[in-house]
Amino acid sequence: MPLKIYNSLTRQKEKFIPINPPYVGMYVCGPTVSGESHLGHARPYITFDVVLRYLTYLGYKVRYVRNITDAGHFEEEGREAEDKISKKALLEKVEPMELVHKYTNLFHWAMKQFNTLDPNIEPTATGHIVEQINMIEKIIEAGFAYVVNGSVYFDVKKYAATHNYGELSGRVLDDLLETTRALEGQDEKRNKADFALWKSAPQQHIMRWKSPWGEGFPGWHIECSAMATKYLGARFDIHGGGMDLLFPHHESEIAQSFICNHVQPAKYWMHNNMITINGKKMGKSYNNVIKLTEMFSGIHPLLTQAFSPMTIRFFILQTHYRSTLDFSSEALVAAEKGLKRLWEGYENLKKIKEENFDLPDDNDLDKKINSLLDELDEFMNDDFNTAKVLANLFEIVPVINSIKDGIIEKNVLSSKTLHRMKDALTVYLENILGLQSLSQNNETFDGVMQLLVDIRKEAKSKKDFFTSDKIRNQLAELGIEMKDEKDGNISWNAV
RNA sequence: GGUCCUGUGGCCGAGUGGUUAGGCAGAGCUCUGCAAAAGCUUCCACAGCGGUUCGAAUCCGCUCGGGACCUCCA
Repeated sequence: MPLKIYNSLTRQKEKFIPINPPYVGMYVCGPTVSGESHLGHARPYITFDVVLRYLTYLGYKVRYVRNITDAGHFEEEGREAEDKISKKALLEKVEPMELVHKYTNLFHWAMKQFNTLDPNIEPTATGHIVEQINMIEKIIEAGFAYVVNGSVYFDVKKYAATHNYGELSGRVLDDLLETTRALEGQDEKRNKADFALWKSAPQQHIMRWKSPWGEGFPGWHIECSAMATKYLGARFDIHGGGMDLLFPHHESEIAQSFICNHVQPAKYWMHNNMITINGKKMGKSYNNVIKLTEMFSGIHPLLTQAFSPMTIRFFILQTHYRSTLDFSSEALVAAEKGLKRLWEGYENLKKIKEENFDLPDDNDLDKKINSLLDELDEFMNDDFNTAKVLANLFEIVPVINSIKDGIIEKNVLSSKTLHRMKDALTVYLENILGLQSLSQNNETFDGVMQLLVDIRKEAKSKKDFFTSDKIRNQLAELGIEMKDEKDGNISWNAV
């Protein structure tokens, strides 16, 4: 079964056929670095990280572009036009660019914690003002934008007369003309549904650039169109982002690009669903965000403990990316325990020696494992169903543990299958799902622990349980778990 | 108000019309110096009502509930 991707544009799963195989261009809307990233932001970047990893696994050469929005947007309707970033900067008494730099670094740090791969290109909005202006000029020339008082607006009604405005989001223009609420500058627009391509900057506005229409700053949606076109071409393979960007952001991107490049910019539009908290979308406007730094530290009223980045990554991958995912501390605890179990199984598997080279791989156990492994690609090919992949991996864990503990005889499983199992788990857990061990150790620490293991072994062999228990109990207080294995060895892990 | 999505066991969640999803939690057993872990077994389910069908969590209708977007938003 070939890879199928749910395309938001056609509202169905479609076979993935790149425009220029083996090359794949993927654009994902990146963060606005006017504040700290929260749990909800983690989802698209982890989701599309897995998309990137899987496409790479399939042999595609992916150019992954993810922007940094460092030029402001409007903050709230009804207020004076304010650049989000310069506004916050005033409050914090720093330069806008200082703020941008700070939150960009913080974002990069968080992405590193999540073990996401870097985009090939990470363009900034402020670094592409020229491209955005050029694009706006093209739209004006084509007659689909008009200038009013130094601002430029896209003429949605005119566009809709000859193009399908709303094809992505399912909006109907007539409805939009009625329901769009009053934004600043509304009286400048010909129609309510029109959106700004360029905004004239009020005097107090710090972030401003010269343009043919006077000093100002780029509008809501033009940056993504300009940068995607520059680095991926007029038409590229995948455009991703959160579902909340579907309208008006992505719909408007399509309109802009259509006028400039005369094609639908992306072949496949992918949208991840939201993370909810008590059933409500996590977002600034709901005042219910948990920042990533708070997740990692556990310092937040809704958190019972700290959660590692890998726990969060695993938590997100346990759900299909198009479903909402409901956050709770309890669910995170469950995810943490699950990941620990899965990873220990994986570590145990690596230690099992391949011995039965002559054994055929057609007994029941071999068949069961091979079929579980066969399904992994099928699940991923079915619109990246990581939840099912994880379920299968969990089904393999008891088999691994049983072999390790001698419950399943070692001479039952063929070397061929065992080898395949090791390869597949490494590829899937590490390369595709991008998971890592919860515990991070170093050589010195490992050496010290080995010493304690040796001392405890000696004590046990002398039936000096006082000493052996002391070692185990005191380590437990430090968060290190020591376990006696069935084969007489002692294992440990630090959480 | 408009458009769309959704309702699965104590919790999180996957589900292509007929088979145990999976994880966490609970119960029992085995193993064990003790413990933990592990293994085995097990309890708990498809919002409600009706329809289609030999058969529905899965399709259709209605009712009730939840959510997203329509405004910057992952």
